[in-house]
Amino acid sequence: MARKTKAEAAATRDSILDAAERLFAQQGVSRTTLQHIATAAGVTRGAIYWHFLDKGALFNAMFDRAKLPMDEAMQQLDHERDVKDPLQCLRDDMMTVLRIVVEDDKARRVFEIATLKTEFIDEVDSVRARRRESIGLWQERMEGHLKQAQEKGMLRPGVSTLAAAQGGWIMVDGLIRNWIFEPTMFDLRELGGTVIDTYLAGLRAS
Amino acid sequence: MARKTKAEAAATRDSILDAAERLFAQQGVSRTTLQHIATAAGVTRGAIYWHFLDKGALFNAMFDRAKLPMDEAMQQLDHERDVKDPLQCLRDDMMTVLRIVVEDDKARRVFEIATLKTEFIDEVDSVRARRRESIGLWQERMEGHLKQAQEKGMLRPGVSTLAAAQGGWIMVDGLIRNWIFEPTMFDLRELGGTVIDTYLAGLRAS
DNA sequence: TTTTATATACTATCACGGCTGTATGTTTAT
DNA sequence: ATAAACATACAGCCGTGATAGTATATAAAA
Repeated sequence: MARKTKAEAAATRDSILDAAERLFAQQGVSRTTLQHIATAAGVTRGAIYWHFLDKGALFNAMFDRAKLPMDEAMQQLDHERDVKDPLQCLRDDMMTVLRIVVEDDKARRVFEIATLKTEFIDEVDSVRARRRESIGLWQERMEGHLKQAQEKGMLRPGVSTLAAAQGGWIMVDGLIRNWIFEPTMFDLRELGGTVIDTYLAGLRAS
Repeated sequence: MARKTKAEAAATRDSILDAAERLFAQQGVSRTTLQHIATAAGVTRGAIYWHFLDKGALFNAMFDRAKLPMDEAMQQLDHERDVKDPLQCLRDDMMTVLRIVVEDDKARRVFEIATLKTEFIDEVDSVRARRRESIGLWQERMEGHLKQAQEKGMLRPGVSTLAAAQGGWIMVDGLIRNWIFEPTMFDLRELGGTVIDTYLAGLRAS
């Protein structure tokens, strides 16, 4: 096994990421060693060190790879958005995330790793920064919809769009995290739908 | 340094737990070694092995010690509960948790360790079991209030008390977790109050 | 009450495996 | 021929657990 074609090399790189994804989800990030990953991927540690600087770089590459489907789904939503009902847009956004987590195995596993199998420590700021950024984008998105709703007088008077957006994010985050922690506890899309609806009902002008 | 009085021994045990708590919160559970804890506590690893079977036992002991204030606050609430307004009871319960997390440093730090600095892996089932149990108790509590409210016709028709209780837990959990992740992002009690209120408003009969 | 014995509360030391990083070898696409 | 894409081999440290050693609080015996 020596030099391979570029496509083959990319394939081993992907298989390394796949193995890491599975093992991280199974036994946590800190307890999975590069040796485990290499064995599971059918290569040696040398291959990993060739493709990635170290374990941290591998970890980040895994997230980069998983970011795409979520971004695509969001762009998709932006195109077909309904100008009539911003609150419906908000609901669609939130439900889309839940749907992706349920349907896309890869996305779910990476989300699981990020929320349950990783220790958020100060020095490894990459995960925190990534999460911070993602939260910020989400809240801006949601607040945009809420502001439109407010302009149309759809919200109860006195509602802060910022607080409402933060609350919305907190619900989505809590839903996903609790469902991933114990998937048998409830159906994510079903409970998510009702919870989100009652929250929106509380925001709506009567 | 040899045999000490019982009080002194208990003091060193506590100092070990204190050091572990700080270090776990700072650098995560898996990255803090028993040597770190021992040094921070001013003892040797032998002392730790004397008081605890291993790192896992130390970890669990830390949670046992932190469980008390939360339990006490809940019993306190049970005594002074208002039979008039079950939804107000529900709100009080939720806000009490938020208050404790904000005010009690120890409780917050342990919560932080449990949500951000620990890898939930299958083999170490103690954390998962603990969390499962706590969630179950909380949801029963909340559903009890909701059922009372439903009997009094305070809820919108068609509301499932189970789903509403699960949603309530998800909000509290999401609030705490997101605030601990970034305490400067929002004021926990303030945002928590408004978010909980809008959720309850969505539940209430109009 | 004093002495003795023993369990307690540790410290000090050692052996061991596992993981990381690096350096070097090897094969083959281009 | 050269460099890509790995495999193999090596050095070194770090963390764990186990053992042995040590001093003293405490209880029992005198």
